[in-house]
Amino acid sequence: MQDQPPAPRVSTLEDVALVAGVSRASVSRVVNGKPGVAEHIVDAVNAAIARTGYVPNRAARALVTRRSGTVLVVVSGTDTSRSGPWGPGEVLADPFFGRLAGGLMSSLAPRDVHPVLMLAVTDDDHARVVSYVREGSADGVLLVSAQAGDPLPQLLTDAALPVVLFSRPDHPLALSYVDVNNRAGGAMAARRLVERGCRSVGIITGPLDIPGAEDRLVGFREAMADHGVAFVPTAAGTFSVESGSAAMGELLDQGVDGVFASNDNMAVGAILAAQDRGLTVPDDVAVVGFDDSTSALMCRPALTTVRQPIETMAAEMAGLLLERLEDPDMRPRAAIFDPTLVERGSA
Amino acid sequence: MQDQPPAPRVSTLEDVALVAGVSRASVSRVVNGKPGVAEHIVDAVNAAIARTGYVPNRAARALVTRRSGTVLVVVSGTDTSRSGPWGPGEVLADPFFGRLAGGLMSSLAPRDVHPVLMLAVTDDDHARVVSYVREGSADGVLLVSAQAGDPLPQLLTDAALPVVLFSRPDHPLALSYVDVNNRAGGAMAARRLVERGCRSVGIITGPLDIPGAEDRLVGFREAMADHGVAFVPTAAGTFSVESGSAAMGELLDQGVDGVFASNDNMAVGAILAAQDRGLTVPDDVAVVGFDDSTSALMCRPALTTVRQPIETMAAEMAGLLLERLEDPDMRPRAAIFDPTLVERGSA
DNA sequence: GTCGACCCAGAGAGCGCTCTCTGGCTGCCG
DNA sequence: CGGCAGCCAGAGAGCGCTCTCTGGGTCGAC
Repeated sequence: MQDQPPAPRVSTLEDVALVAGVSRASVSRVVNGKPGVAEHIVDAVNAAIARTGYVPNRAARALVTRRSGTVLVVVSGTDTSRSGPWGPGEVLADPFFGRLAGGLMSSLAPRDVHPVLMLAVTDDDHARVVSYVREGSADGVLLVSAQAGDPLPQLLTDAALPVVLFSRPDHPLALSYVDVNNRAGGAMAARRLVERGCRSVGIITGPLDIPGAEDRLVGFREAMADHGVAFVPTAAGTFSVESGSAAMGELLDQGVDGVFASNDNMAVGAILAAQDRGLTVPDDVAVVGFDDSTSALMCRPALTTVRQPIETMAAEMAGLLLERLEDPDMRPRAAIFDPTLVERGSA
Repeated sequence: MQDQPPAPRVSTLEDVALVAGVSRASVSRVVNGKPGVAEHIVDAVNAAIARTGYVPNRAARALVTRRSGTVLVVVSGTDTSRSGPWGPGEVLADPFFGRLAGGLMSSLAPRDVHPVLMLAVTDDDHARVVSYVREGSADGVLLVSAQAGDPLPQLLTDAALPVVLFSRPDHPLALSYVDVNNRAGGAMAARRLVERGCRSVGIITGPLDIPGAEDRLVGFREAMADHGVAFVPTAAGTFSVESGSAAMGELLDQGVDGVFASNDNMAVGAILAAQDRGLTVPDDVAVVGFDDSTSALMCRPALTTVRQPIETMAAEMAGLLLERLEDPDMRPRAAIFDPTLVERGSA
């Protein structure tokens, strides 16, 4: 019987050390760019690395450094029970999430930190998130929570695990987060609609137990009040396209000629609903969205919308987490970003 | 000066063993559910685990088992240089990717395998992907390549690393992949348009150096030929909404009354372009898409489209990779799925 | 010329786990 | 009642790395 070919064992520090004729420690120093190594040793080691095709083993490194070099990106609170024909991927399919993930990746990648993705819906999932960090598989958590009353932020801070949130938690917690100035955004939408000459404006809100959705409503209302409008017709949505259409129906019945939808998905739904009734956007009814997601360009007229600088916010999220990992005593910090109005055709 | 509080060291196997009054080996056996452990020991260990709040350290386990329990999900060939206002996140924002990621996650999660996400554009990125697996950070690669001539599949097979592709590689390679029967899909679209009574149908293709795009064209053409139509007006797109609009313009100039767009994004673009010209869809011109992504519902009329069972395909991808990890000698396999026609309003 | 200070390479321990191997015990057969 | 097989717990090595600690060598100062 023929022998198995010798296992194609990848080379280790030891191998490199042997080839270079130096000690393991020296190779380690060179690999990690530590100072205080004589030049001829550095050269010898680099040559040996090239010859052996050495790649450091991350598990071994992680074992001793207690750093995995990865972070958990958790999307929490997706109620799969009401997920549509596209299944649990629906959250991920949300253009909003795409921008976020992109921003995260481009600020994580250069620092050689890798994101692992996790969806957290059930209590089991929540436990899994905590375990994953506790077992050292990830150094911290970047959490985007699409749900009110999400227990995860609390769970994570209780376990003293490093975490940064996208958007303000629904009750005060000692953790860092990034958010957009939602009230300012709501006010921008109001101003736009008023300046356009709309006489009767309404708002399609998101789920009001989500702080951001609430803030957009408040900002919008206050700005309308400043313009002398005391009452604003309101219809509640769930941030989905269909809910936007439904809410728009209600508002249209009340005779509005301008609508602020609290996100782009609902704005798209609103436009479709208006057009289904034979109305023209923006002449019969103007629509302003929120987010500036890719869906803003997928409808006619294209959406006028309050843009969140999501990529920048995502980068800041990553930055806050990485900073916290460097300095465990860092005090939690909130980073609030200003929205801008992107003018397209819908209002 | 006051002492630091003792480091809140998480408990290890050793600690559990001490508490349970057994050896490390026994604890390990219990934790991993190995058979042949006396019941009273199992109980003692479980009690000790509960008391100590023990969580196994993954790095240590990975070091000896040479299995990381994670896989790399690589999206390759995103040309960031031509990325739009939404930056590199644009790929991720593609609804198509959302469905894929969702499918992957839901079949990986129950097997306790975690996906880490990576974008690969430059040569550096490609090297990074290979390194990541070679350094043991991931056990294999799930690759979705949005680009023709992507070197990554070749690179990965050359390095004998486990990899599964989404969609057939552009030249034969010894690796497993999943794909949809693109020709059958193209034929479905053709049949639909013909049965609707369209007299002059055209096609908006994707980049033809991508095998799938080519196949959709071929299948479409052949089916049209079967119906006695020898010539099909063609306009090339890039799978983006805008390219769909542009291509639709060309086709409309040639007087088509039915169009097959090779993906949903372009179909949406096509509908918008038609409507911009004052045409009604589907009466003046019918449009069939491909994918059945979430964007199919974001336009009016909603898209009639050739649906890919992406979630199923993603699950199969994961399955093929996991199987390969179990059995290194597994022969590469292709899994081809049948598309279905989803009838909505646009054709 | 001698001693101390300093610098840098190597030796070696140990991170937390798995797994093989050893050895004690039980039980059954002769 | 002795011996052998079988079973199961424990001992211990070792996965590949980092990092402290040691010690040899060099140089400057007295």
